[in-house]
Amino acid sequence: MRIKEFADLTGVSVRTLHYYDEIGLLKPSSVNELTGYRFYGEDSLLRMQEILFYRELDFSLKSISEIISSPDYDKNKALDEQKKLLILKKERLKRLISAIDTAKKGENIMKAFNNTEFENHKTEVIERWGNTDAFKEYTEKSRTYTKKDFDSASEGMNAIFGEFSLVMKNGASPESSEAQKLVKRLQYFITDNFYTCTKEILSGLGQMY
Amino acid sequence: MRIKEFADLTGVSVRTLHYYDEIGLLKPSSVNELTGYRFYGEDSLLRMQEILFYRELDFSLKSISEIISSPDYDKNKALDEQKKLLILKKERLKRLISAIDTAKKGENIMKAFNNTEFENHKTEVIERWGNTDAFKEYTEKSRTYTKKDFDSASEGMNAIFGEFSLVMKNGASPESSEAQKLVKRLQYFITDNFYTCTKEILSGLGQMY
DNA sequence: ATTGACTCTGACGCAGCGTCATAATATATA
DNA sequence: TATATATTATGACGCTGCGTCAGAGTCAAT
Repeated sequence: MRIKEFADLTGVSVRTLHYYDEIGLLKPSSVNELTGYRFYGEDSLLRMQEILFYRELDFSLKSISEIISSPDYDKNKALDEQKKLLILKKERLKRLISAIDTAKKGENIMKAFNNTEFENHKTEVIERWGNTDAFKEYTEKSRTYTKKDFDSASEGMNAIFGEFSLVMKNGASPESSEAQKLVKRLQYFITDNFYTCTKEILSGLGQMY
Repeated sequence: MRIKEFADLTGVSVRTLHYYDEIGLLKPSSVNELTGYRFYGEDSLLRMQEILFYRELDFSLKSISEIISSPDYDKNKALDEQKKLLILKKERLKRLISAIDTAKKGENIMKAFNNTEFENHKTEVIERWGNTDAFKEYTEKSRTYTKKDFDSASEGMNAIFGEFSLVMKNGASPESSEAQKLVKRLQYFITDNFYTCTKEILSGLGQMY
């Protein structure tokens, strides 16, 4: 199909497709030698779907290019990073919204502005935002560590779950000290490997067993 | 005061002040005729505070200019408008964040299911998971976890582990379909709630059970 | 008089296209 | 078949809010 049909189909502008071709993000399936007309096919459509998906998630076109071009790119980690960024943005917006309320209440502008919490958060956000390079560096580094983490983490999980099932099979109750020990070890393990696991969850587990 | 002192005081760059002068947003109190040096005074400071306030709220510099330049501009209305915008942005971010969760869940599940290699590892207990420092660090990081997440997450963990222990107590083997189901649910749960859980760990779990 | 810290005015660069401008090409109609 | 209309191409400037040079002048201290 020609460019306009493809543009209408995918919901982007012709200019956008020109641009994506220009930066090498999405090249047409073929180009007419004489006229220079671009033709897009099924493959273009699939690639475009992926591009649009990541674009919706506010990935930069450069990042999208990296993600869908290189097969060994860790998409999950990229998504994690992006999610963190989005959460920070969302938190910031929350702050700003309440700041507006504060301002409208007729309070002193300076008061809202000097709010230490607000300031702290701002610097925090700035730190996280100004890190496009840091982000790249991190993803680079994390890629090399992935294998190592994988080995130790899966080994650890295997170990704990294996013991757990052995203990249970031998007739121990969940309240037994054996089971409790294992749950604690699982807590530590989760803490170590899934650090977003909250202390509340852990205490909930502790109460349970 | 001269430009650098003013810049340091207000926390913006010299370039920014040049730019604000250029677009007429914030002109210096006076300019040395001979040298062209800009001088900023108290009035500049006040105006700058207001500028920074609205800038924090994501107003465009053009809007800020209109707001603080024209006295009959309805500031309250502008704030309301901006608040609506920010809320929309926030809602959008929320949707994107959950979209990431969905996407990641899909990928993880696929990864886990696609891993047909069944490898029974000899389980060995590694004591170093019980690292106390890591635990402390983690509790620091997890402070921002919301109450709601806490409730649902700990509840879910409790439910799954409770079922797990019940099944085991009734003499089921770890290879039984009962246990396998639970492990799968745990995978979903972890994927859902501990988003840093890596796909490698999940596939490790999948291998185990 | 020299040094070093500031300051000035351009001017280019960034992302992700929108928006002309100009020219060629494809398709439908009179 | 001539013509009108729709679509295509390339190229270039514009937009936001500055960052980041470059080249040159200024100020205060040694």
